[in-house]
Amino acid sequence: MQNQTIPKASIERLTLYLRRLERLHVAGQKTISSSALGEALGLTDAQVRKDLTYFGQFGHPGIGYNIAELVPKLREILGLDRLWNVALVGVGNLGRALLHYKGLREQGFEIVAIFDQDPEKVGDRVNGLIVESSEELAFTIEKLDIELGLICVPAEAAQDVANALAETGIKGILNFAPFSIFVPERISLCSVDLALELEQLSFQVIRKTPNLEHRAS
Amino acid sequence: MQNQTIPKASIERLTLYLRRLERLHVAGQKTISSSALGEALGLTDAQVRKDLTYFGQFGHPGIGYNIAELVPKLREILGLDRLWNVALVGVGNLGRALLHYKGLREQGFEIVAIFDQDPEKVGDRVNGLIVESSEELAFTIEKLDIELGLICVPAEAAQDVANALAETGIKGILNFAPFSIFVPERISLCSVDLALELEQLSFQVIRKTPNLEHRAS
DNA sequence: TAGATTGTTAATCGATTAACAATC
DNA sequence: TAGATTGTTAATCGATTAACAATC
Repeated sequence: MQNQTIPKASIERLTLYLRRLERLHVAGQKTISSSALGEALGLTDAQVRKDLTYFGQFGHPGIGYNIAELVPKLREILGLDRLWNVALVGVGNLGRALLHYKGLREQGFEIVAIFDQDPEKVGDRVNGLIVESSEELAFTIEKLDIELGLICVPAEAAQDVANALAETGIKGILNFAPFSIFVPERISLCSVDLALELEQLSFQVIRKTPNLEHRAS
Repeated sequence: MQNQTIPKASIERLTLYLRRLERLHVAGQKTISSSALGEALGLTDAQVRKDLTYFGQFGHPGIGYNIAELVPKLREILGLDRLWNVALVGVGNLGRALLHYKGLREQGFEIVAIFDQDPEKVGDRVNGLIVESSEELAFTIEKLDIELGLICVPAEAAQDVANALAETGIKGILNFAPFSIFVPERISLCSVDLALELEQLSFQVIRKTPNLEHRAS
């Protein structure tokens, strides 16, 4: 299709649109206007239409968007019309939580192999999977056709794990470690940073209530 | 100070600067230039300087930034020079993982009360805390001087929990539920959305390798 | 038809980058 | 002094919003 640059923020909103539309679909609603969809998400109608037109013309003037029609289109655009095999590296608290988190599988992301550097953990069974040594990374990733990797190790180890993953055929990495890692151009990278978000929140709270007394460290 | 609007992205980078500087500080480094700091994080020198000058003049021309001097300034700006009492609502897998995650307390965020709607869970002890009924929210939040709340319930319940929190004196909410919630103006809101990030990643992977065969849903 | 709503262009707004005088 | 590096202005780039003809 066209080769405009699509704002990263538009893709994020695509996910929000899809979720909302899926709920409405289940609830039996047939169509929705850009303004109604935007309102549910705190966005403007123009924003919704603009985001969607990066990927095609899905709407019907005078009517709105056909929900049953749009849902599969968005799923396809986002790559959710397929199953992704995922590797998880770092079986600590966060790693375990992700292993138990059902939301991932529901969206088509299945953790099929787990790794840890700690010899104490290797061989343990967690949620039906056996913890493998990090040395097995390349072998298992190829064997199980794994395309995505989750980095759930401490900050100090994150870049090393990224490097190890980069030597395999992995295509995308989601980094949960509070550390800015670098990966080769060909690998996609996203990150989730819990502490960062809490810090954004504390900043916002302070700024909103500047009369809050707080002591110097 | 000045009343320019500070880009949200700048605040996020402030957190990254702080982390990096704290490591360098521990490692004994005394000063750093904007270009060196930027390089470590994949940013330009101009960006680093611009971000910092929203909050003051911290650098020394010809020398760079004094790390020991800048770290406490950033901690103060971000509100990390104090302790925050935090409530966690929803003691599922994700909630439990956050309870065990040491990174939060290290940054000054302490979970001091946990709530769940499920009568089966109320009274359970998790990581030293007793699960309280959601009805206790307002009472406990006031009693323990809690300012921040973490929403770790399923999407369906997220807005209800947000509403309940909004009736207490809570100042900020970090929402982990995959649902766009609304809160009153006076409450700050951030969110962490695991599934959304994975979906961004799958989108990116697909776009980078457009020859990837994938079947329709 | 009248009313609703799209897709798209142009206008606005905001964020990043380049450049450089001032400073150590 | 010469070299390094800041803070800041102006230029560029990118994203959002407003407006409206086209369409159902």
